Amino acid sequence: MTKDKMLLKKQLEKYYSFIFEKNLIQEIIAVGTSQSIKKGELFIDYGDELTHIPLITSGALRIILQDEKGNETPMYYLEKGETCAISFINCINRQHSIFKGVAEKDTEGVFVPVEKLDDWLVKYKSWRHYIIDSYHFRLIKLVKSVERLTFNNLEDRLVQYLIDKSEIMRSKILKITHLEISDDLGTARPVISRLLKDLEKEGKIKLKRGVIVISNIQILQNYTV
Amino acid sequence: MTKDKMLLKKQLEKYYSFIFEKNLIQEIIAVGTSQSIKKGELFIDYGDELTHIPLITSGALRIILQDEKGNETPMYYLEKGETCAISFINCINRQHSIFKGVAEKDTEGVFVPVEKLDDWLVKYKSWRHYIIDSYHFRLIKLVKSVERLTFNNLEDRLVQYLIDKSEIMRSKILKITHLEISDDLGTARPVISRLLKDLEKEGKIKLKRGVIVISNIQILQNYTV
DNA sequence: AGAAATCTGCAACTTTAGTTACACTAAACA
DNA sequence: TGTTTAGTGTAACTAAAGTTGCAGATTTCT
Repeated sequence: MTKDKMLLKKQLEKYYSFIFEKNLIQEIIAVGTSQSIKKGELFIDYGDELTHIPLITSGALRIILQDEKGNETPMYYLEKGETCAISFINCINRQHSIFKGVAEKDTEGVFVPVEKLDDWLVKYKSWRHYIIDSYHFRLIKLVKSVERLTFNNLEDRLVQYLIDKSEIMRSKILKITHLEISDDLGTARPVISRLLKDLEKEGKIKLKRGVIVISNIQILQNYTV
Repeated sequence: MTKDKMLLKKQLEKYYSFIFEKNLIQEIIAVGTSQSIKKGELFIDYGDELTHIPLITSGALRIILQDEKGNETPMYYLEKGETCAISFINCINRQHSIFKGVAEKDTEGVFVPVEKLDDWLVKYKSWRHYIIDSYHFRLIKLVKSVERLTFNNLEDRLVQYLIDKSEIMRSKILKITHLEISDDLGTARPVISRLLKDLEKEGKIKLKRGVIVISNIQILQNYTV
């Protein structure tokens, strides 16, 4: 076994040995390639051809969508053990990417070529369930987003944004500017500055230039959809 | 073949013969049951046990979600040829329903018991792709919803709501009250009345008591996600 | 160090949406 | 046929969010 494949094996075994059957792991090692993406790097862009699907083994990818006006909407993060459900069908149908993926931290993944995806659905129960679970999980995430957007005001969404970010980064100290936040939430910078200031006055966060420290935010109600 | 099964066969062949293999149709006829729901009737409620998944053959179901505060969010419609993706996993895992389904019109469907769902994934390529496509389709629909909620103002959302309703009902004459609309869009009645009045002044709709006639609404840009 | 770029704070304002209250009218019904 | 009930119109107000413009601070770059 080459050094490359050894690495692959190690990566996979950490998070996917609970998910996939042994034989499937073997197959993935045989055809997969390992790839690592530095923080901030573009992992996939709108219109790119999809020839592989990623199985994330460490780090986090943020998946972003763009509408025809050029507005970008961050949809969700992908973390270890996860894959991009939407890319699955697009990959099989040889379609181009409808989203953009950016590494939120240094990220590693195993890439599986499209040719195998369909075969494995028949061959491996674990693969079948993994793919369907992925879709299911994303569907539920999006349902929650829709609920939040419908019923929560901007302050609540901002708080939720900070919580999500904090969880993904595994840190209460977020290196982020007001402008980045306003872009992500689809609003204007002074609006975010104002709301952040309010949160600071309430003692929930502390603001420094380019940094937000989360000190005392209560988690919003868990949406147990 | 009993009269019941003959009906089932007829129903299925109309919309599913293009989707499913012949053998699968046979199996569905063998284990499925036909059911019809009158307009306005509750098809499934929050917390109901899921033992079957529906394959809609005519009419339309509206799928609604409720958060812990009791707010209801309409998510999407199901029409002929479609199934409820979310219910698939919930059904397999013997979980309870997280949504409510109400017949928007008189609706008919074929119900398939949970036991077969998993087997068929292995056995029938068409079933496999149907289930994954269903998830995919819903995912895309929800992504669009998130985009609209993030970037569109209430008037645009209202217009989109009327268009969607009109398409589902296959009619430009909508029997609906301002209150129903405001509930669906998560806002207050006078707000909707105001916006509808504006649309009427612009000549896009006509208002009568309990009725909205769509006369001249331009379809919003197609979100080609 | 000095200049340029980036980030933040904030005031003043407009627009959009939500709230409250009440009058009026068509439909249901007893 | 009168009396509810449900649906609509609308005014007047409040609240939330978006816009514009600019000052000042911090960082980065040369």
